[in-house]
Amino acid sequence: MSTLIRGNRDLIKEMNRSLLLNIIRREGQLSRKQLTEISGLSVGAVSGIVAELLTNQWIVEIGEGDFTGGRRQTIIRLNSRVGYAIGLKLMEDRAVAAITDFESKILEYCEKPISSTANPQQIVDELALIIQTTLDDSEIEFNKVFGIGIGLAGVIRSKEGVVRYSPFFGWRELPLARMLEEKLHRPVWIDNDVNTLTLTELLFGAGTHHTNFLVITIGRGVGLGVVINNQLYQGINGGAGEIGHTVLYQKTPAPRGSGYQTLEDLAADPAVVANMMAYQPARNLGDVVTLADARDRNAIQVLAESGERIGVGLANVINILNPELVIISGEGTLAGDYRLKPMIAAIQRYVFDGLMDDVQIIIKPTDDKAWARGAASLVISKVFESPIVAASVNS
Amino acid sequence: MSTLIRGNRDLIKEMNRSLLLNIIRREGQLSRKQLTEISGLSVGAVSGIVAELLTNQWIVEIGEGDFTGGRRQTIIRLNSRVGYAIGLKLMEDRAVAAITDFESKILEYCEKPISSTANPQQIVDELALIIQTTLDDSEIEFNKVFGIGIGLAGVIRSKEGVVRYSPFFGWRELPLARMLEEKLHRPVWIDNDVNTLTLTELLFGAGTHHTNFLVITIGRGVGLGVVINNQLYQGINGGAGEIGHTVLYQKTPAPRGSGYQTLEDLAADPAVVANMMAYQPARNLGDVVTLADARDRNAIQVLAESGERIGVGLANVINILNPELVIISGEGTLAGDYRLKPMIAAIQRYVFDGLMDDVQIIIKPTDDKAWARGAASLVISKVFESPIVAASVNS
DNA sequence: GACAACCTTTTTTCATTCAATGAAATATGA
DNA sequence: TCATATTTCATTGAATGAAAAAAGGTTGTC
Repeated sequence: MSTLIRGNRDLIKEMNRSLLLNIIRREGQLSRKQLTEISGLSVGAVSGIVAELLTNQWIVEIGEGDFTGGRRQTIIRLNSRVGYAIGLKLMEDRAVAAITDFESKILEYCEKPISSTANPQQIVDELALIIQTTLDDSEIEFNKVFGIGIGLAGVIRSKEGVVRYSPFFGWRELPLARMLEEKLHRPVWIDNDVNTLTLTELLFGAGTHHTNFLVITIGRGVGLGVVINNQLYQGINGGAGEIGHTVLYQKTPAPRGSGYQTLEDLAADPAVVANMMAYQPARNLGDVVTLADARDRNAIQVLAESGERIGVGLANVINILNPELVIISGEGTLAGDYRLKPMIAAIQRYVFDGLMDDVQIIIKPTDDKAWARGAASLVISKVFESPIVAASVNS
Repeated sequence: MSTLIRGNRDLIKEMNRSLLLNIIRREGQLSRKQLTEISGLSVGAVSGIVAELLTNQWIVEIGEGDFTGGRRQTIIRLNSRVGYAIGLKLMEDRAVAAITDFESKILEYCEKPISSTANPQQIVDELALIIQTTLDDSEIEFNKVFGIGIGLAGVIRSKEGVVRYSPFFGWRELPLARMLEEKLHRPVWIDNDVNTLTLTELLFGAGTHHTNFLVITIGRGVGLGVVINNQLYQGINGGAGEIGHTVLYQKTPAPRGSGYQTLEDLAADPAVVANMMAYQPARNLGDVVTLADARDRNAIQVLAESGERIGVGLANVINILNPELVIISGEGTLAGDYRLKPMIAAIQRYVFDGLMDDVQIIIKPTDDKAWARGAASLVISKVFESPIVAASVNS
């Protein structure tokens, strides 16, 4: 059971260590005094734990605070170079890798084509190669790398490190994490790509000070990351957040003759391009946006329709989860207000009554680097994970 | 932060006390030996805590286990009469009240009409009266009642005890819990009625051994209760689970000229009756079911359509939350397979790929007593609440 | 059949450990 | 000297785990 955990002295120790470490991470820099106030721990406990964190180089003293009438506060902050994380985003045709420090700052970045027809072991080999290349370029010692995080589209059983289903590669039940671990002899975690992006927001982004929020990504598909009680929600088998496969809309003809289509079929970038093609040629979303910029009414209409539909899908999720923040993200945001304005209008129209007052909406464009950084956050999230969460995951 | 909590000795004590109490509740009856094994605590710790629970009469020894070669195990179980809970379900035209023991067994039940046009204070007075009547009938001392739980439709900020919005009574931001507390001088908790039903399932029903599940109620409206990580999820402001207000379907004419309608408008019991009326008179869902029983094709069609639409709405939620169990409940289940079969078919059709393998579906009819019992569970849930949850709620 | 010695298992007891606590001492800088 | 921040340290108390005690059946003896 999640919140029914055996307590003992060791757990307390870990809880408080994790508590202080996370407060320091969230606040950026502060003094022992402030830590005492924020954490609620006694001055003695804070003093002891901080001393230990200093010894282990998790944190560093960076100077003194302002004079307030007595002894100055010693300011401490995270030692962002206590370790490093490697993040890998695996896409249909390429993989991108980033090495970040523990504050999610990208120190090295690398991109490489991947053949989606290769077999899993070949791809694992290629991933190992990319990691090696990136490491060599960075001159960071591999043993200071805490672990490797991989983000990819699909249904991922993160806890077990298994790709339950990957649409691009056609994988089912592939133990990707273990395969790469065996090659690299270092911990590997995998998760759905949208979830990794969500973790970045939770740890370092707009979600830092929110307990319940959503990240929706618009691009080739439509994805959703769900944070509940300060934790990424994965679902019972890694399948949470399949907003792209929600069905929405009556339209004929529809697949399977049902009168319904999925949000992804209706409103993701490929749908926008396909709808545009009914009027004139367009290769990708950029083309449609260019046309819209040139005041092409059809392009504007097509983008607005996509936005409106995603807005309806998102409004439904907001009605179910009543979050306090929604972060709109993904490559599809480059369509800008053509798509976002109708989307937000639809959200406002269809969210039930007062629930709209609760929710703040933020737009956050995403590129390959952001995805790689997200994958690295997966590693960092393990470092900062609360022992209570760790305990309940293993129960 | 939910899972970052200050730890100290007191918390350990409470955690382990709560852990044992909840194991005993879940398992029904067991020995200290088994408690040691299940909890992972040391024999000494279990012995001490059990002794304390016995002293405080939370548990009782009920006999000895089978002979297994040595000293027999002493079997203990919850003392269901250590205290009582009063549950109240408030409806448009009436209120029902139940007194239950701590195992959710109804000991006394009472029903009374309510005037929805009365002002809030009058209704609070009436509620107090119902509680008093029920208590008098039961001969249970009021000071052995741990608290009062109220379930009602609408958006409820449970933590603050405030009715954010009640459609039936037109209340907004009404501090209902405080009002009744002032009259009764005993703790009052309130929550959305579907949430109270969900708590019953979590504590005593099909959800006892599940960590992530949904309860959908079909009736005058369509409601949803969400359990995540063994905890009822309320949303940031009590607004979670508004599945009835998700929009789904293109149909003309629709309100606000949008081409969309809410699930509730389309598929709840009143919609079924309204749709039936297009063919012939029907006063309520029962009439429609009677017609269906008489092989009226229109009635069958109307019920199937409702089921299918709810199924689509539910499939969408399953795609988002990937639960392991869905409990279908509410008065609307009395329409039986006419509605449920198309509903389940729709769920199976629209849930994304393998996610359907994870989810078990249970039908659970509901009557007034079940609602009252649910409201009482709200009280019991507070009794058994993990101190970690309690700590994070207050942070 | 009565009774003691023995065996197995469960439960309690108790010395030990160690993290938080909070008061007192110390450090720091104006 | 003063105000504030930080460290030190005796105290507390919950879990731990080993040892003791309890409980109840079995076996052996007379």
